[in-house]
Amino acid sequence: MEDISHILDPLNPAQREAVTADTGNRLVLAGAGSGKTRVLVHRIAWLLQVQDVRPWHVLAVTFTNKAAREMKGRIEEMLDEPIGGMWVGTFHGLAHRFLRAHWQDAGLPQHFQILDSDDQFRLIKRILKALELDESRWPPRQAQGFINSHKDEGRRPPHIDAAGDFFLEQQLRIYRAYQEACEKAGSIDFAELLLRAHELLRDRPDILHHYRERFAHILVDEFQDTNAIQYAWLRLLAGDRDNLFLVGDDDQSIYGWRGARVENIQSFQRDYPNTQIVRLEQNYRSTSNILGAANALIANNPSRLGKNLWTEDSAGEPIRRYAAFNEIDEARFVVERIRRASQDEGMARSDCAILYRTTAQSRLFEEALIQAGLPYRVYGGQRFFERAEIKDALAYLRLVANPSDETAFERIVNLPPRAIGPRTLDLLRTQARADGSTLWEAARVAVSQPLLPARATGALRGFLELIEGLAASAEAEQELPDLVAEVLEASGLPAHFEKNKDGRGIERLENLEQLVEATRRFAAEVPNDEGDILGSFLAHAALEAGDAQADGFEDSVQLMTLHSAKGLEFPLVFITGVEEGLFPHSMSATDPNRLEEERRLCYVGMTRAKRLLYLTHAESRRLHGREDYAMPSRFLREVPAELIEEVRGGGVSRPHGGRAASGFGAMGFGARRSGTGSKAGAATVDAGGGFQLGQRVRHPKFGPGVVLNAEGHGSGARIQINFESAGAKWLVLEYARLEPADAYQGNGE
DNA sequence: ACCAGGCGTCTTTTT
DNA sequence: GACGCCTGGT
Repeated sequence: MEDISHILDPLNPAQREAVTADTGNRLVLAGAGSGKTRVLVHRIAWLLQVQDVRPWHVLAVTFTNKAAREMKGRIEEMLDEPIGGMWVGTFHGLAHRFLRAHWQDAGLPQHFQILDSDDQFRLIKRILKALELDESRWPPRQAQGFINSHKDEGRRPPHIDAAGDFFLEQQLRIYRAYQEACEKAGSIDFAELLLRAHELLRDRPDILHHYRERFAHILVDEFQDTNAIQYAWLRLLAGDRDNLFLVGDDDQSIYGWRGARVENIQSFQRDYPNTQIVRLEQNYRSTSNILGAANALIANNPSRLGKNLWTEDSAGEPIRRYAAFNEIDEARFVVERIRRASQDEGMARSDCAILYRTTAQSRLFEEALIQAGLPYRVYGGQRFFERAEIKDALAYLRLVANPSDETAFERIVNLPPRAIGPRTLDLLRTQARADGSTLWEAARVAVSQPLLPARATGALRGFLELIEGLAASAEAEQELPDLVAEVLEASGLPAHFEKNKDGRGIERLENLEQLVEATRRFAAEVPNDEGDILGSFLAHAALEAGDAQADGFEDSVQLMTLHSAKGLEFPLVFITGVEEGLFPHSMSATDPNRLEEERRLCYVGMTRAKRLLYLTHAESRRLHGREDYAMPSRFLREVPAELIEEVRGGGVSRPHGGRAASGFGAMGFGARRSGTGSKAGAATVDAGGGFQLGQRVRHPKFGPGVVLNAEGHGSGARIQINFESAGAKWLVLEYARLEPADAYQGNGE
């Protein structure tokens, strides 16, 4: 045995226990900042270097490609050698690999394509049209959600019992038609990757046996984010080998809305009673004030496994709270604090993070940062392979690779416009449906018969020949970047974008050039083993949508949603828009489970902070074009008052009047601010009719509530009340028999 | 093919 | 308020 001090020395006792555990299932409950990734990386190093496990016997599953890359990098760094043969990747990536290897056994065409969410959405829209369902009654989003959530739970149409329910019957009909269309086109959506791979393993003992032998050690990161089918997969793959090493934190489960099941943690303990649990509760990231605040907040969630994070760190600074006048004031305040930290206190700009609940909030911060001359980087947003022009170009490549790809066909058959209009397409679709053939085949038939006007026939023939010519080029074994350049040029897309005059033309051309660049990088990195490099590249584009924005050289302030902040840490963190309706978001406020998830999201946000945490909220905010008065979030109340210090202006001159005061003037809705002092949040603004915004009232039918908003005047005056039982309602002031209830108590501090 | 204007929507995001 | 999408007109 070689020297193992580099594996064990950096670990605390709990971490060491997890890393050196012998065989048997392990569940590592790893609190925020407790060294979760370190444990995984060191565990793998332990297996390889101490237990003499061969790399190809290890399977490490992560939530994102980025996490996989980082983990791989850290393992290699630690071992000081490449980890050939080890699988480190996502569930989807692994499923994809299974299906490529066993396409025949899985009943797939060899060159099946992956549909991303956007492709899927478009396909569903076409299905709805074909089924003659009205989109306003049957929203494609809803159908997409229906299909995906059932697939995530492992359910195919026969497993779903509509039981005479008209709505379910229709959704099921859409699901079936969609599935049929996918089969015909040889397309697979993300959920289908997992489902197919699961069925393959389930139904083919020989294949399952092979992978069980191969993956003698299975490690899973972010286990709380796995969905039902992924968990089923793990059980199948592990069998009774007791070789699962799962790491997760129920308090950081924030993806329930897309099928993740925190309950998998409990299920795991039930399904594998011999599981040993290791808790990592020492936090190495935050001050004890920050940690205490986060602990107190999350303690409000009734359904949690329970865990108490602690730190040896000092109390540190109190948590700062700022009640902004409005969203503009909030942005100005945050940016001013960052300016001070970076310019006066020598902090790196990249040490400062602005977090928000919704992407729409980023704009004001960006404007304020530009004004202050501070460079910044926004995470998230549209990603490279999701851009429309990139997807257009990829559609050409997809059609070249597989002419049955209906999604690709529909997308580009008339892009750039080549006189193949809706009439022609309708005919092709009808024809294809009647013959059970693909659009491509229908088009071939159509050009050989006098079905269409000569003009349309000619245009269609031109398109078919274009794609066939390119397919021939693709066959002729040329370098991928050259092929892509050729396809692009022949497609006419660059010329089409160039003459587009909405100012985005140049940007699109640049993106197309970057696509060629991306294929060059891809070709250089991927050894052209299988030969089908085009297919590999297309799969890569679908599975890994790429970064939205390249890492700049410049030291910049970090802007992102709370969701994308998971896994990161910053010395200085601002959580903004901490208001009822925004955070927790109004769409999650009614369902207790979703509310708990919002709280976990807040917990995730707070635990990102190492030294200093600001919580800001605005007393008035412009949202969806309306000016709304917002109450401070309940989350603020859930943080012990003694850990919070109220901040005022902070050198920022406060606006006078401002927009909040306007608009209501005619009704006497002038804003009389109470200041940000002791009663922050109790915006005492006359809402007319003798009621004030934020005031508690009682309605004979709806019971108690709080005045949220008011508008209009005279007999048209309406008032919005957030009722405890009935939720937010607009009432006509004249008829609403409202009476004042006990006075609003601010936020309880 | 292209444009104007109406309409509905507006949480989070990876794969 | 902004954006995308659809529709109906030219």
